[in-house]
Amino acid sequence: MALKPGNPPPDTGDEDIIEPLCAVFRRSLREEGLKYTPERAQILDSIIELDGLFEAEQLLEEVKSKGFRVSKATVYRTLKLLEDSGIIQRVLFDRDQSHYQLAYGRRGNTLLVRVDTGEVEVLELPELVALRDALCKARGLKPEGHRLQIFATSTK
Amino acid sequence: MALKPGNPPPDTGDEDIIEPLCAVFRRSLREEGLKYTPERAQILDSIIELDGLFEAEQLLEEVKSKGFRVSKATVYRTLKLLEDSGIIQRVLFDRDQSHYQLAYGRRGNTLLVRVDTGEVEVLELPELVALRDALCKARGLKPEGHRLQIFATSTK
DNA sequence: CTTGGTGCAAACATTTTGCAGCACA
DNA sequence: TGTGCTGCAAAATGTTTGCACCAAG
Repeated sequence: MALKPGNPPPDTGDEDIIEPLCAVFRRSLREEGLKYTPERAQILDSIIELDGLFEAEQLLEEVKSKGFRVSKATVYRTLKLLEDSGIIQRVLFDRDQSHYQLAYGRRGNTLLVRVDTGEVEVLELPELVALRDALCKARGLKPEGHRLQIFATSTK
Repeated sequence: MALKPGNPPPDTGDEDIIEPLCAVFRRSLREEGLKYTPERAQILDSIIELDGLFEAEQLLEEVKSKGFRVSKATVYRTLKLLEDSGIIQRVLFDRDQSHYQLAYGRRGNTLLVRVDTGEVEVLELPELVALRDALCKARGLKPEGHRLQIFATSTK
């Protein structure tokens, strides 16, 4: 079975990140012999602007609304690069399309999804990480990351 | 935002289920004024045969290999019905297509995915359920289900 | 020049849908 | 005779790719 789960959410530490994302991206690109182009910068800027969960189409809108002319192809290509850099991650909780979110320097693998309103909250659950690590250890496995989505509605 | 996360994994209890799945399916269909047709029976049988994670195409193969002639459209339509009945659930951990698994009478929402071999183990984590419930309660929310995927590799 | 980047449109893969015919109450 | 079910093929969706042209070292 050939699984392509997207990059499993990177297990970055808890350290605060102060380096601007564009620098991270640029460095990551350079390491691959790739270029930090205006389009790529604009896309990253727009992602930061969106500040939360977003989908490709939405990102394209955002980029265009800022007066930049970037094609859909470039958006998708850049998303892949950003994922490779660990700056964003795919979320995969919607059956219809991929969602993404900023991931660099975070553990944004745990989401609380309010199914009635559509709100999504990013959680931090050290207990879950502990649970996961113990569980892997018991099986002789090395944890590479995880994804949790909790679905809930208002009790009212 | 209109989220369609697929049915959140149903929060069935821990009771052992003895009623055959076909009976569950038939009842569920009848409740909707729908029919338990040979095609639907064959598809459910094949799912039981597959016994684990599967994707639509794979299921279609299985059905055909048993000598039944069922169209792709019917497979997809039946998958949706089975999901509505709570008999199967979408898994959503692969970026390319939906995976499904039997869900009835289980809490199969927690998967341990071995990214190197592609093996997938279904886990039962009462601690996670407790954690989730506490967390929702603290926010005045009613938990409707969850999905967890843990990614790991062999420590070798 | 050579390498990589872009936009466009076409290609893709999975899933959904419109429609004509069929089956059974 | 009506309601639902099926297969087929066409459509729809999100994503990827081929290609011609552009830009920078």
